[in-house]
Amino acid sequence: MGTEYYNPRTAEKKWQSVWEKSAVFKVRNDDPRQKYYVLEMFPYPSGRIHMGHVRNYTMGDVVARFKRANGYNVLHPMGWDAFGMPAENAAMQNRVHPREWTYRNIAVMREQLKSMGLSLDWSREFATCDVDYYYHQQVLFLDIYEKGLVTRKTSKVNWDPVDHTVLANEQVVDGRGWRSGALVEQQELAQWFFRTTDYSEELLEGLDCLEQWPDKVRTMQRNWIGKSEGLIIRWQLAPGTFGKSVCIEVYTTRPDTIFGVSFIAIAVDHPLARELAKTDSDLQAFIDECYQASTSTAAIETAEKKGFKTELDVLHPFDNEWKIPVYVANFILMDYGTGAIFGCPAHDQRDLDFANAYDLPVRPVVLPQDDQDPMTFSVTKAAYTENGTLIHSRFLDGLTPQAAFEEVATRLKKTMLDGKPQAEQCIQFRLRDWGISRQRYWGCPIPVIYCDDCGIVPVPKADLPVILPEDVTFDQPGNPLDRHEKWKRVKCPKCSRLARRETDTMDTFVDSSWYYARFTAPWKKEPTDIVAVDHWLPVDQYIGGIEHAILHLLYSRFFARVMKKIGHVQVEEPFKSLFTQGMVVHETYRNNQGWVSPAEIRIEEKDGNRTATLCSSGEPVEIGSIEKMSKSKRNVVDPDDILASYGADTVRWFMLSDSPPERDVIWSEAGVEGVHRFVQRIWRLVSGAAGELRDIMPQAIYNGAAGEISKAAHCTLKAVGDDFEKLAFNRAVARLYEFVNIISPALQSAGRVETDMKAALRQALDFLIAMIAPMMPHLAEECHAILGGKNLVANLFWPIFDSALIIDNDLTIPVQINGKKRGDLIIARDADQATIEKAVLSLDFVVNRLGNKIPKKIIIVPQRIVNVVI
RNA sequence: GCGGGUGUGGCGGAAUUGGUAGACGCGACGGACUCAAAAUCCGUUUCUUUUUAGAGUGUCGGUUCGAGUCCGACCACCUGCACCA
Repeated sequence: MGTEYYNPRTAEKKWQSVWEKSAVFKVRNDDPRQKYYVLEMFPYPSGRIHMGHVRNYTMGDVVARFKRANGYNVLHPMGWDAFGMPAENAAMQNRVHPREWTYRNIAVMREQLKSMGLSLDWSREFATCDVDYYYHQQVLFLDIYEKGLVTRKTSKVNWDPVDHTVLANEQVVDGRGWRSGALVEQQELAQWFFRTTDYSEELLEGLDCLEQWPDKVRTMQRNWIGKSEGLIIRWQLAPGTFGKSVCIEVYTTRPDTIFGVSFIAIAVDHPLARELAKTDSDLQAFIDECYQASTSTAAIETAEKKGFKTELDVLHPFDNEWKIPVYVANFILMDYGTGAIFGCPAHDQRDLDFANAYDLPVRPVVLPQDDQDPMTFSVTKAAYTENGTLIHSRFLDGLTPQAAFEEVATRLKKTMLDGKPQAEQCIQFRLRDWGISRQRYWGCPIPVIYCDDCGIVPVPKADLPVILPEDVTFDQPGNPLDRHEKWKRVKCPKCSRLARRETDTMDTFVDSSWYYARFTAPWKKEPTDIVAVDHWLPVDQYIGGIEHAILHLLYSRFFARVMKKIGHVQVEEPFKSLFTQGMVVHETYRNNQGWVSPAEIRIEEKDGNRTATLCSSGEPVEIGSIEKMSKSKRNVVDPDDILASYGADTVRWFMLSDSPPERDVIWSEAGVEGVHRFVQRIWRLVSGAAGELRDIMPQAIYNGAAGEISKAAHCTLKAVGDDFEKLAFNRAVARLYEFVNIISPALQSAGRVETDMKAALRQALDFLIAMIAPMMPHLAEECHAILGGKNLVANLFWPIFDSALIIDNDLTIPVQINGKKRGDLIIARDADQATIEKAVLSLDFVVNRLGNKIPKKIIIVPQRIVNVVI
């Protein structure tokens, strides 16, 4: 008999060091085998790995090991997304340098990942805060700058006046800075931008080719890019109302509703509004008020539509007698379209709200298709935005909105205003240029110098890298680089006079926009090795959380295109296949003192009622809802604890079983124990039979009881392989449970069975080991070894499936009567329709049901099903 | 408000894509082993009815010999965007 208890602690350590010593997972770029690149989104080194990492990296590892077993040369690297705010926050709170904090976290997390037994090529590891990595990023920046795809412009930002920094929208809570609690101000600030908008159309069209991306992600990106087609219409100012401007340009997607217009509204930061405010203090006061209110998202959601009526009127493009008032309004965005709209309240909800607030006319011009009377149709509270027929619109009457759109466009393109056509066709995008300037220390310095005489001067490549200074302090708010006078002071590369460095660093999304390319040749003295990058990209399988559906994935797609343009990569789409995995969630517990950690409680179950009590005092604890693991709810389970008590294979198997990978998985103590029992069960079965099967030649048997074992082995092998291809890990797991249930009785009596059965069992075990290996690699090695297997499972090929085994001469097919299953029919596989019909009609249960009636119809789907209709 | 998705036993979920609904796991219950417990092994476990049988995949309707799967309307929950003209 074999060893009773499998000890993952010793076995896993052992195999991890064997793999490392024999360098099985090291990849060569010049390996002749077909390439396969598996990548999981690299982690931020926050301190310790969490269950989300465990799930993500387990899935990627299954794919990597499975592809490797199928003969691919697999690139499966790991690195660290290591720049960012938390390091600086730690520096402020704990007086530790961000660099030290970050590298210490990396060291801890690297060991944690290693204890999971991941098949990674650690020789390619890097962190984005390594000088070597951000040096190459600065090179890329300069190349992109040279191509004119980086610009400097002013934009409105959320400014925290206490911390002296720009805040991202997510960092503004109820109009206040999330750290300082200070009221956030809107400020105009000069910032660096990547010109993502140059690629709006390409980024949109590229989505159509990404067939192996989830539709959800593609839709989200499509909406984010937000293409719309419309018309820019120029409205002439009524004569004498204002000196300088002649007209107001308005962007609209509904020019068909032009006769429903009742006002023009312009943004508070529209040039015309500013001009007017110079001589109108009431307007200036209104603008100031809007500026203060418009920061927080909560405020925007509930904000009333407010407007300020100016002295101006415009003339209707089709009627010189028709004057329309101009408002400055708080809901108009300056950076979309032209920063001005014409309001048609009857057919736009937002315009209707505004019109109702300021008593403006509501004139319906599109009649719903069901035959309403044009004279009685009116709009009061709900704008009508559907299709219909035009009314009250002079020459447009009777047209569809689409035809009216064309008619208005054609006419206005011909009339001229101030030397230009009065309208032009226009395509708008929601996508904005990507602002990358951050007033932070812990990021990649932007390699630019400001000279009073020469202006903006990029740092010459020979002077790169611009290295972050070490001697910085975090005892005051703001950017330490900005007050580091020695580092800031620099000679102008052009005129050698005293100049100053850019003190902003790049958004950390830049770091993660090209790391996948760097992994293909991290040793290279240039950002990429064009041969290596062309060989490996695109990433064949990218795996990560849905939270990156827009920003990271869009920036990476943009960056690939830009890098292609500057000659660093050859692909436009970096990720061929994308998989977004679900979260790890856990029950929550609380008592009158607040949230309680799962480690502090005991759960009992009786007659379907689960109750929780505190371990320490026995006091009852309320069982709450299932939530994403978070520190605040105290429902976090530390992977370290689980790895220590159950081992990596148990955790990995748990992560893959039950829940489909794209959905959330519920972590439960009972579930882990169940998985661990299965690990032990496999070990008991294999080690128990090992003595009998060690010297047996594995072989498929085609008949008898041993034939059943062989059949199950080959069917399972095929199914599990197909499941892995589709990343349907939960199904693979279920099939393996089933398979083990089938072979376990024979295995338990392996000492007493015939030679044929032994040969079949031995092959079944070899298959089992191959199939569990991607998911539970340590257990697989241990089982392989005890069976006397040579080599490492990590180096073995996926077994070959024999289709001859699965074809039976006799089939069992279900027989339905009126669509409800009533029994089975066993019949030859190749039986023809007439034979089947005859056999069915002589079945007892069919005869009984029929009585003396004659069936109306008999549906026979060969090898599938029979349905007798009475 | 707009977009996307999901809905199947006590629970997580299967279902060859229109063909045996509930695989597999968790939990529960029963039995064997044990002085006993744990572990292990063997059963039972959608609901109603004692059985026969019937009902059943969020609700209502439709197509079909046959619907969890397709079509229409609705309900609930999750999620993304949100004054985008």
